[in-house]
Order: sequence, then structure tokens, then C-alpha cells
Amino acid sequence: MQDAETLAEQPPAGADEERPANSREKGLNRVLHILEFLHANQRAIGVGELAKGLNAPRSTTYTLVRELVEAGLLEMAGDGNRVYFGKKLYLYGMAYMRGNDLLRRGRQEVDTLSRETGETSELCMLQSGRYTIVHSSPGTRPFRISSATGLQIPLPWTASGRLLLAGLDRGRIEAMVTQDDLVLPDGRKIELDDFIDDIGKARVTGYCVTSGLVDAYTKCLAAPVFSAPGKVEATMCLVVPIDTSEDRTGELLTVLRERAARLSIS
Amino acid sequence: MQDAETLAEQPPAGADEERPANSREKGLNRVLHILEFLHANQRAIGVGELAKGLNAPRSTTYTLVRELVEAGLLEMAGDGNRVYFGKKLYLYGMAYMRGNDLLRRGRQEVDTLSRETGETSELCMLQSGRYTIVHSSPGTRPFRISSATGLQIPLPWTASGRLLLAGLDRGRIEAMVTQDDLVLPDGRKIELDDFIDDIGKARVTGYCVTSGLVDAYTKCLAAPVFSAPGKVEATMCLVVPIDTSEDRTGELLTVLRERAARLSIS
DNA sequence: AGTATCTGTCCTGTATATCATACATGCGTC
DNA sequence: GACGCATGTATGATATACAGGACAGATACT
Repeated sequence: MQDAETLAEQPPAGADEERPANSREKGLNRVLHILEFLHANQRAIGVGELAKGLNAPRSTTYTLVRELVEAGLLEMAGDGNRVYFGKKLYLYGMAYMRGNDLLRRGRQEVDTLSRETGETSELCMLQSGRYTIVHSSPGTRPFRISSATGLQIPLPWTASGRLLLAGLDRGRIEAMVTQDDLVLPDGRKIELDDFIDDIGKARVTGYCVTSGLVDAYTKCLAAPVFSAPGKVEATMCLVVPIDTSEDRTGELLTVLRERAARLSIS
Repeated sequence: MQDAETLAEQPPAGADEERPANSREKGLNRVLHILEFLHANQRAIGVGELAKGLNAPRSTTYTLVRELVEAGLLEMAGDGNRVYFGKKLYLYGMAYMRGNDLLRRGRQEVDTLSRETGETSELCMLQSGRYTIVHSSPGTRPFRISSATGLQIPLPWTASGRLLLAGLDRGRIEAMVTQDDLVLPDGRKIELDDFIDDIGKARVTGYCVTSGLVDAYTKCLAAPVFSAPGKVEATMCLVVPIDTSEDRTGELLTVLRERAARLSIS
């Protein structure tokens, strides 16, 4: 990092991307980072730790946090030092849900799907270019396969990712996938071309199954939810043990696709 | 447009506070106002309309909205002009709920309570000095008495308000209640002293019933939820027709208080 | 045609929000 | 007691985010 500084001032430089420096940052941006940080850590965090974690000046962090707490977007946690999300965010979130048929109905479908099948079921959407688990309902197996709502995962790691990108042209797909995204947790690398092929296939077949991508023990079945003909707005998916039989997988897939289709009517 | 201006150009008014001028406003504040405005209107709103509604310069509003959309806190609604809450807010809201036992369990209790009794049931909390319906579950009556989640109502209008302020001294209560709050929708005025008396009584009896305050047709039964001995963190309440018999009211009150007490253990 | 009212972008000056620094307090450990 | 490392507050300097207005394009009504 020091190299950059030693070199010289940073004039506008390259035509692309603004990375002026470490100088002043807009308050709003700082706030957005604070929220992201809290979301990533899923727990109350002290103001000092926040400032450190975001490379933000302490003084600014204090004022911003105070303002956010006053506004109700954040709340002081028990000991009066740490902060976490506040009621206002919950209220806004519920308002979003109320205004969003797809989400509201999708949550129900997912819940009943996992109750009926006993498997973990999820509703997934594209969220600023990333795959996001919007709602998940754990299965009834003794050892549950569960993942946190709001978790963001590289698109190429998932079956849903392949469906969510169906219909996009190569350029847009490339823009959404970084090199890191193509490397699986176990180190294997997915070729971009293979990924794009998969997307094409998924688009045609109307579903997608992946095995042992995110981890070695699970298989992922996904079906698209359309908001308009050809436009994939979300996916429903089932996460099952990788040794699930062909037959059962087929059955599950049928139920899954049925429910996803029902959601699409909207 | 003239009305809007007359409305908004409110000089300091009663409660002192800093209202230096109409000059520059912080971006973050503008954003907070945007969120509040959307929440108040419960629908997607065009950028121009937003700017007008908030007395904010158009140019600033455009940039802020763009940033918020990029961040995922807001989303463009269908026609590409209006904006409303975004998925991020939903995700943050869910994170808040996960991290908040009381809320999570309270929602369940409210749902089962309204299923058992057939009456509309609500979970209420204090939110930056105002009474807020955090979760509500409609009853099964042919004509439902329902109110929107997130709605904020003056404390003196409600039974829950009397419980939520239990334990606070007179000064703090006065600080939370404006003159306007003491005037009911039908024009009647509540005396501050009476209100404070009510709070004292509610505190002792451990419940509160009000009749025909917000409207002429409903009665409101409320019971406190404690987060620590003496500290009222929330209330559960039932909204029933005003002509509900004494007997039934008594029964409902018993069930309500039982459930509220169970929530309090935490 | 003209007029009016939208939307969205771009530019410039300046009021000010951000930042660095310093200070007060608390709470450990040596 | 002296030191280190926290948290929280206060202050002044300056880079910059905001306000305001000009601009181009759309839509609509006369």
C-alpha cells in the first residue's frame, strides 16, 4: 500500500474507476459500510472496533453512529458500547416485504416446500450482482444443512447462480463474475466458458442441479421464478445430501419446479 | 406547490432545538428523511416527488437516490422512475429480528394469540419516543380491525402507551408527549395529569384497558412485557369491538397477560 | 407550431462535514 | 504510581459534498 503513496499524488489517473485515495469519504458511504460490516459480522460491534474494521477515523465513526442510533437505524446493544441494527431497519424491511408480492409469496412457498419434503429450502435472488439467500427454511433432517439468510455467495458456486444469469449476454455475465468467484472453496477452478455453457443449458431445461460445489456433501437443486417471460427474478432451491438417490432427486425436482412455476405467475 | 412550502418552512417552533436555517443539509440526514418519507407513504415514489415532499434540492435528491439504489437500500419500482425500499433493508431487518429474541418470540406469541382468540393482536414498542406497532396479526372476524405494522401513534391514545411509560418519572414522560399528542382524533383533549395517573395505575395493576380512544368502535387491552424487573420493553395488546362483554374481556385479558408474562422471562 | 411541466445530467462556488489532534476518563497489568 | 490501551468528547482547518441553476429531452395539452 505504501508504494502508491511514495510514487506521487494521485491525479485522476486512469480513465476507469475512481479510486482517488484514502482522503475524505462521504458520510453516507461510511454509513453504508457500517451497515455492511454489521451485516457481515451478524453481531453487535463496539464503535472503536467498527472504526478499525472500516479504516475510518474514530471521530467520524462516533458521530455517524450517534446519528444512526438517534434515527433508530442502529441500536445500542446491552452493555451500551456496542451497536447493531435497530428497529427502524426492521420496520423498513417489513415494509419492503409487504410491497413485494414475490418475496411474500416466495417465503410461504419455501416454508411449505421444506415442510413437505423435509429438506432445506431457499429463496434466492440477485442482489447487486451477487447471489443472495433471501429466505431459507431448514429441513427436518437430524443433521441440518442450513445457511444464513442474507448470505452472499459467488454465482458460479451455485445452481441458482446459473439460473439467475439465464438470458443475460456474455458481456453482462463476465461483468458479474470476478476471477475469485470462479475458484471453489476447495481450490478447484471453474472455467468461465463452462459456466456460461451451464447457464445456457439451465435456461433451456428450466432447472439446474449441481453437486459438491460449495462443499463435498451437498447437492443443490434449483428452479427459476420468472417475473416476466424470460426474466428470472429469483430461484427456489433445495439443498440435499449429495448421496440422494436419482429417484428421490427426480421427485424433489418435480415438486420444486411446480412450486417455482406457481410463484412465477405474478 | 404553494401549500408544500407554507407547510415545510416551519421556524423553530416550541421545543427550542437547533434549527439554524434552511441552508445546507447533511447528506445522511437527507437520506434518513427519504427513508422516513417512503415509510410514511408506503409506496414507491418518483424522485421529483421525493424532492418536493422533502423540500430538498432536486440535484441532491437525484444523487442520493442513485447512491442508495446502487447500495441496494432502495430499488427502482417497475416503471424505472419511482423508488421504494430495497432488498438490503429487508436483509438488515431480518438480521435485526434474528438478533432480537424478544421480537422473534413476540411475533410468534402474537400470531398464536390472535389465532386462539380470533381477535386482532399486536406487539408494540417504544421507538424513538413514539408508540410503534412492531407486529400485528389480524383477527378472524368478518370485519377486521387492522392497523399497519410500523404505524406510529401518539402514546396517550393507546393502552399500550400507558404501560410503556410505566416506571418513567414525570419529567421524561412530559418530554415524550407533545400537546398535539394529547388531542384525540375526535377532538377531545386528554389532561396530562390524567394520563400520568393512568400510567401509575397501569403500572400497579399490570395491564391497561382503554375504550373508544383512537376510534369510537374499539377497545384496547394491553399487557406489559418486561426485559428486566420494572423495565417495560414492549406490550402485547388485543384490539376488540367496544361492545365486547365484561366476561369475555376478562377472559381475553387473562390469556393476554399470561402470554405477555411468558415473553417477559427472557 | 407554442407553452408548460415533467425527468435526468452537468457544472460551479462555498458553506460545512470530515478528519486529525488533543484531552478526559476508565480499567486493566506490571 | 506509572504505563498501556481502551472509550468518549471537543476543536479547528480544509477538502469537498451540497445547493442552485442551466441544460437537453419527453410528454402533454392548447
